[in-house]
Amino acid sequence: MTQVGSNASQEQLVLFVQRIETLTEEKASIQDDIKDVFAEAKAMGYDRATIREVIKIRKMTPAVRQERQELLDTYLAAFGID
Amino acid sequence: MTQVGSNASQEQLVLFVQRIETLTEEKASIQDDIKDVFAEAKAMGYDRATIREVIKIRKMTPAVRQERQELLDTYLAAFGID
Amino acid sequence: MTQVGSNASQEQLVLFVQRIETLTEEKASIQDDIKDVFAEAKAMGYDRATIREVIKIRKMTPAVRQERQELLDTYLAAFGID
Amino acid sequence: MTQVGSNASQEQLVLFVQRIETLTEEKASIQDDIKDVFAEAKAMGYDRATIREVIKIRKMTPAVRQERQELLDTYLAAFGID
DNA sequence: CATGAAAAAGAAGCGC
DNA sequence: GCGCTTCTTTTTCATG
Repeated sequence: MTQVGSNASQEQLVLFVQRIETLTEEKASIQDDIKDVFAEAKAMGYDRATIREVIKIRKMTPAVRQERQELLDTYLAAFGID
Repeated sequence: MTQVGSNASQEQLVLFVQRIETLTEEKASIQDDIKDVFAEAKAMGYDRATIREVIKIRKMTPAVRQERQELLDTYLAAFGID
Repeated sequence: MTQVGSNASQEQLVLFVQRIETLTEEKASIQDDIKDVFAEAKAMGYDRATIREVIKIRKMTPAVRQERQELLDTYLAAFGID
Repeated sequence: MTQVGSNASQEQLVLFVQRIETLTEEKASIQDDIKDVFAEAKAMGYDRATIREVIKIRKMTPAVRQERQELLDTYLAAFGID
C-alpha cells in the first residue's frame, strides 16, 4: 500500500483546515456587519475615513497621543508647517 | 453656546463608532483564534503556507481549479518550465 | 506537432514577463536605498515613524490638510477628545 | 529665543526627508511602468494573475519548487483532491 | 528569534 | 462592464 501520511495524520490535518475555514467564515460575516454599519453611517452623512481615524485615536492612550503629536510638531517645524 | 454638530447628531456618531469598535473587537478575537489554530497545526508539524494554499484550492470549484492550472502550464511552457 | 500557443505568442509573453521582472528589480533596488536613508536618519537620532508621518503630511495640500483636520476635530468633539 | 532643534539639526532632517521623497517618487514611477506593462499584456490577451504566478515560480529554484508542490499534493490527498 | 508594526501585493467593491 | 479606488491579506522589516 502506498501511504501518503498516516490516516491519523490525515484526519488531523482535515480537522485543522475545517476549523480554520469555519472561523474564517465567521470572521467574514462580522466584516460584512462592519461594512453595513459604515454604509449606514455614510447614508447619515458621516465620512468613512474620518470615522476610521477617530477609532484609531480612541485606541491610543492620551499620553501616547500627545507625545506623538509633540514630536511630529517638532519635525514639522523644520519644514515651516504649522 | 458654540455648537459643533447637534447633540442628536453627536450621539448618532458615537453609536456608529461604538458599534464598529465592538464588531472590530469580535473580528480581532476570531482572528486570534485562527492564529491559534495555525500555531497548533504548526506545532504538529504542519506547514502554514501550504495549509493556506489548501484552503484557497478548496474554495475553488474543480472546473475552475483545472482551468487555472492549464493556463498556468501553458504560460510556463513558454519558459521551458515543466 | 502539438502546439501550446504559437511561437510568436510565446515570445511575446516571455518579453512581458522579463520587462516586469526587470522593473521589479529596479524597484527593489530603490526600496533598498530608501531603507538606507532611514537607517542613516535613525543613526542621527531621528524617529522613523515620525519621518513617515511628516512625508505623508507633506503630500497633502495645506487646504486639504486643514479640511481633514477640522472634520476630525468635529468628530472627536463628540467623544470629548481635545 | 525659543529653539526647537538647532538649525543644523533641522537642515539635516529636511535633507533626509527630501532624499526619501525623491526615492519614493522614483519608486512610484517604476511601479506605474509595471502597471503599464501589465495593461499591455492584458490588451494582448494575457491573464494578469497567471503572469504574476509565473513570475513567482521563476523566482524559486527548481528544487524548492518541486518540494513545495510535493508537500501541497500530500496535503491535498488528505482531502481526496487530485 | 519572535513579536509587532509597516509596506506591497492581491482581492473586492464602487462608480462611471 | 471596466477601470479605479479601497480594503484585506501577505510579506517584509524593525525592535525587544
